[in-house]
Amino acid sequence: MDESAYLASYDRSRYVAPLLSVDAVLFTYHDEQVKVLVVRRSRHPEQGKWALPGGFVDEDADDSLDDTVHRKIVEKTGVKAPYLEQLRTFGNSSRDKRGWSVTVVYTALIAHQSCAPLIETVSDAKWMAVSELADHELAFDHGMILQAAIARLRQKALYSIVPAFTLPDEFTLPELQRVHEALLGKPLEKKSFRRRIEQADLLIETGFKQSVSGRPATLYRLKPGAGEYTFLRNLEQ
Amino acid sequence: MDESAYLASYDRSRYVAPLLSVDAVLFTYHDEQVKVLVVRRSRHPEQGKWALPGGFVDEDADDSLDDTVHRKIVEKTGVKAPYLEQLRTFGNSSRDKRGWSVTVVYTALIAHQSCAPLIETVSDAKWMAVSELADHELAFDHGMILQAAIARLRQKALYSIVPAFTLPDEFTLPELQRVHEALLGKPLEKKSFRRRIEQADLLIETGFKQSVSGRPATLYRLKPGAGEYTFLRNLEQ
DNA sequence: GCAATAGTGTCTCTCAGACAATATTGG
DNA sequence: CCAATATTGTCTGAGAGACACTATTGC
Repeated sequence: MDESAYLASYDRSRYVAPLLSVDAVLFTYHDEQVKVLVVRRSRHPEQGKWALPGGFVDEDADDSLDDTVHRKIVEKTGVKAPYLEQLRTFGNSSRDKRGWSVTVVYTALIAHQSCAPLIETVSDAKWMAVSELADHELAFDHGMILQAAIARLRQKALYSIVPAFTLPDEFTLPELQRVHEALLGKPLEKKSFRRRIEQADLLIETGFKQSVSGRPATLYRLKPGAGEYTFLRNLEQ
Repeated sequence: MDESAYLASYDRSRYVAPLLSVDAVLFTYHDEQVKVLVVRRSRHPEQGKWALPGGFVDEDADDSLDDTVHRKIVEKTGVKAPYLEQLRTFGNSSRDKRGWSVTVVYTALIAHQSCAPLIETVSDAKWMAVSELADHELAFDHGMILQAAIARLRQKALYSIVPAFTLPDEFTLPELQRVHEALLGKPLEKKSFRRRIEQADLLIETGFKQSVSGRPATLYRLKPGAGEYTFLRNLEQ
């Protein structure tokens, strides 16, 4: 049999594959806190519990897994996340009561303001502060997945400015430093923080902005590709 | 309907999910070269082409995706790989002619000697030098996946001693340096290389060993957990 | 001027790069 | 002793940590 004959006779529905889903850990920064989007499950299993937003591949709508997760995030927030990266895939026989299941998990970052309009009007989605996660039990193994996502983002705070994607397009250096500090759970040296970003030439200056009080801070915008840059030397852990 | 009634009525075979497979990029070091294990496909599709070792989850044999990939590597090499880490999951509608497909890809490292007995006797698996990969077309998108795996391992050579898992249990520092140099494609400073490993206290000294000629090099063994250690500062790229 | 916040100057310390020097083996 | 390889000494420079200092705003 040649390949075209094989393909013509191939019937995918004959094979029972593990359940495959895609989930997103969507982070933002608001009110001095790093937060994560959780949605209430409207269906079985784990009905009523809070869970990570996610779902199944739609073979007609999605050309790739990235498409699937982008689509799911837009469904919940109304906008496309400016930073998206695969975290890891979790697959085993016990994580879903329906049987062997696999979920491809992404980390996404978004500015709070850009999705506030939609999130605030719905009751089945909300931002949960990372610091209060321990108080809530999530569906499936999503609590553990969330911990893995936080650990990875925390690492990125040490050697990149990826956390900037949790802020609006235009942001100040003190704001960015506060995001990093919230992730790392400790204060950072202002001078070191600014110096390395300045030397790496990752930002474009724009205008000005008043804080609540004191000297106004310079507003910056990320240069294209700034999210891919990694510093040669980490901040101290 | 409560959850147990839902689960009792749930029939997984009603849902057609994307094809799900697991693939491994298994690296080793031999004859001054970093090499990758490729296997010849015995079946359609892409019959006869070289591909990454991999396969499907066996829901009875495997409790997790890690189990699946471990099992597949043992099938091909006869032994369990001492280092295994998820690389990334690739999923889209075009990578497999059978339709929407997803593959969870792992990077694994193993000593050449530990699997030589089996590999050398079979004709459907062989080590391919990373440097000659451009000359061979691989099945599916495995060529691109391989490039991603190499890029990641190359990065790890800059901030970890993970490449040590391509060597036998006992190895010398000059040997390890040669692995890193092969990955990075350039010579490294002997002193810097040794100093950082010594300071991080990652190795245990054992006995001695003769090289082809000259002063014999000290043999070391990895301390438990040495693969997870990351240096704060990268080697220069 | 004062409080509050943004931003700078500058010293120290760690650690990678460079490369010369020394050590240990087999012939 | 010589060739070959392993291992160490040590100087330089980049860049993070520490912390004091200056700048700019609203009141």
